Amino acid sequence: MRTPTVKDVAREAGVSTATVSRVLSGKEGVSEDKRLRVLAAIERLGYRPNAVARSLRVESTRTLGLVISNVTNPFFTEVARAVEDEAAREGYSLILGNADEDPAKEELYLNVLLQKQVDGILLSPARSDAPHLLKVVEGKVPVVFLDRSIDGAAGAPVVRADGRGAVDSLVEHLIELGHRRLAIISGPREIISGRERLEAFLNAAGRRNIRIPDEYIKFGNFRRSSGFEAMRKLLALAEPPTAVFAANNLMALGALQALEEAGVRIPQEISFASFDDVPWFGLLKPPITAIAQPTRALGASAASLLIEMIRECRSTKGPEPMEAQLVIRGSCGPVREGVR
Amino acid sequence: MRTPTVKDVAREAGVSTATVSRVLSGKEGVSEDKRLRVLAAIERLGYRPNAVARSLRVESTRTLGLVISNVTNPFFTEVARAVEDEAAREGYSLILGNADEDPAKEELYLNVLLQKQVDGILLSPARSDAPHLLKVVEGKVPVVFLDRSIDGAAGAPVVRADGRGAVDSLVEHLIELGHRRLAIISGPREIISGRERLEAFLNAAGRRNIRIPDEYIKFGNFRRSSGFEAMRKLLALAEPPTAVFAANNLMALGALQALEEAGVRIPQEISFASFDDVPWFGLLKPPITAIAQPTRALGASAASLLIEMIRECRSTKGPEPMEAQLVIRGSCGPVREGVR
DNA sequence: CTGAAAGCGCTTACAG
DNA sequence: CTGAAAGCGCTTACAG
Repeated sequence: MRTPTVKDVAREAGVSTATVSRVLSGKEGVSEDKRLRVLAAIERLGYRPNAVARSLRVESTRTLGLVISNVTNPFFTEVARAVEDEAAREGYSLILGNADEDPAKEELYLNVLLQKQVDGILLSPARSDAPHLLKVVEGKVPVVFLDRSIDGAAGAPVVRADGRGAVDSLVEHLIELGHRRLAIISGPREIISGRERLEAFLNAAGRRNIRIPDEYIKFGNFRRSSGFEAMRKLLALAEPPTAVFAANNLMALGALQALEEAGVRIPQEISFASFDDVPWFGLLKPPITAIAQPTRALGASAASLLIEMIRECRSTKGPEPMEAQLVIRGSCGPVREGVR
Repeated sequence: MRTPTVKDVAREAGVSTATVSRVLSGKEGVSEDKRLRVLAAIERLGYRPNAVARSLRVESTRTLGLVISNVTNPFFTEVARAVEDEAAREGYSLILGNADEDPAKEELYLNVLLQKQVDGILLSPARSDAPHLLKVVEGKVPVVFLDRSIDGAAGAPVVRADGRGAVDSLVEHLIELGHRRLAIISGPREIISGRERLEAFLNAAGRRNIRIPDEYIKFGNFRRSSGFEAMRKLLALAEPPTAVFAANNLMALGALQALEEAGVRIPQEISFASFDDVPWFGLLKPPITAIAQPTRALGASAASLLIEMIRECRSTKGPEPMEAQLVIRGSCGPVREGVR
């Protein structure tokens, strides 16, 4: 038995397909009599509209694309959840793409999304130097950048948190505790969030006349293992830092594992803080001082902005960036005696 | 400027749309001369095929639906990641639905997916008693259950881990350590994984002549806050348990927070273990003993099974369930003196 | 090897 | 209020 179509419903109800379509979309101007007959026919046949056919006709798929670089990162997971909630509330479905920090995979996904005629795209690009992405941004499907943006994309709004103030507060906190040997496990310079956190860290230190030597700046790739390696290298230094800042939660996890493995005590022997806050930071001994992003708000705001752009058919400026917040817990303590 | 279509390409290349279509799908039997002209025209026009139109025609969207109950749960996140990887490798996109443990939302999602003509559905249902889902399972789009299944769904395969052996090992471990007052923070009985873990726990205890009183069985909903509440109630008992098992990672997080707040030391004052393993369990003091599921394997296997069903156009039996594994760390210790 | 034509399942001016 | 007809952008027998 073939899946029933409007035609079948029309025949069953004794009306035209136009009338069926009208009652389906709740349009005014169908006699009560016919409306009821159509509804009954739909019921009898178990008719379910074909959204693909509808999309082809109305040129809208009610589908959004979300391409992020790492679904396993709790930050993105939270964001994705908020995006999905907001999208669902507005009647949009979400196609998810995991670019895995790989520009080539990212481009592939974008292409598929475009072919599938998504109404809009939420994108957290793998790197900010991405000339090949400029084309899609300047295309006719609305794009909003999430957490990260690309160079020269004047057209598309970006929704992200501003972490600079919080990083500054963190550095101040560390300096007040007596630390002078500050190190950072940074994200890649090629990603705006990586760059911003590094620069904020260096600026905050510089403003307070603290120079951070190159060997105290380790670059990771925002993934766990790179945080692990970076911390190991820092610990192996002739003169290791007394305080370390990891630029995202995954690298913090790796760094903490390295600390654990090396048997280095926090905060007695080393102070530690992380960008991104996760629920389990509060359970560690000591609990980890961290910079919390307004994750859910970012996702919700990005999604509703995109949907607005789709509706209004024009680009809007992104909202003012929300501020990340420093949450002081116990993982940063006074520098140990005789170290400064 | 209108988005170019096959028609435009055909005109530009001086061939028919049929020929354009043939070179697009890489079909044999197009003269080299025309093939080159078509390719050049595509390039010049910046033509991008419309997948919606194609889908309508070929009756396949190369899209899978994944509806899970909680994207914020690291277990599902890992699974989703593996699903997405596998789907992408096979050229399928993934529409994500977060049912939020709500059967109504779940049904809504399923309906949307069906309307959008997905080629197959991966489903982790909110509850196993779900007669309304039987219709979709028996419909013509292939469904595979992931981690959870529903009652009476003989048709669709289910891919999940079998946790019974590992739960048994855990109970044995606890009893060897001298524990007799064992408690469980269980998931809902309405969900197969919740029921299975509870039954395995009770059976394992019963087989060793340990009775678990009702007050040692607290039901949560697999979310953080329910684990928190459950643990508080257990601690408030006149005679609290000496060992507690949380039936998933989110409830374990909540339970650990309650323990932390109450200042109860693990394992000196209470032993603790969790179903599901997460990376940060290893960082806690003491590290948490847990039951690890083959998460990535579950996702990959479910996705490839579904794709196989789509291709072969028939239902297969699910694979033998994979075994979950007990990972003993430091959070279960000898029962304290004078307690048995 | 190639093209004209039909058709996938909808929606929407248009005419009445 | 209603229906006949065109058309969204593809693909695929069919005939040559």
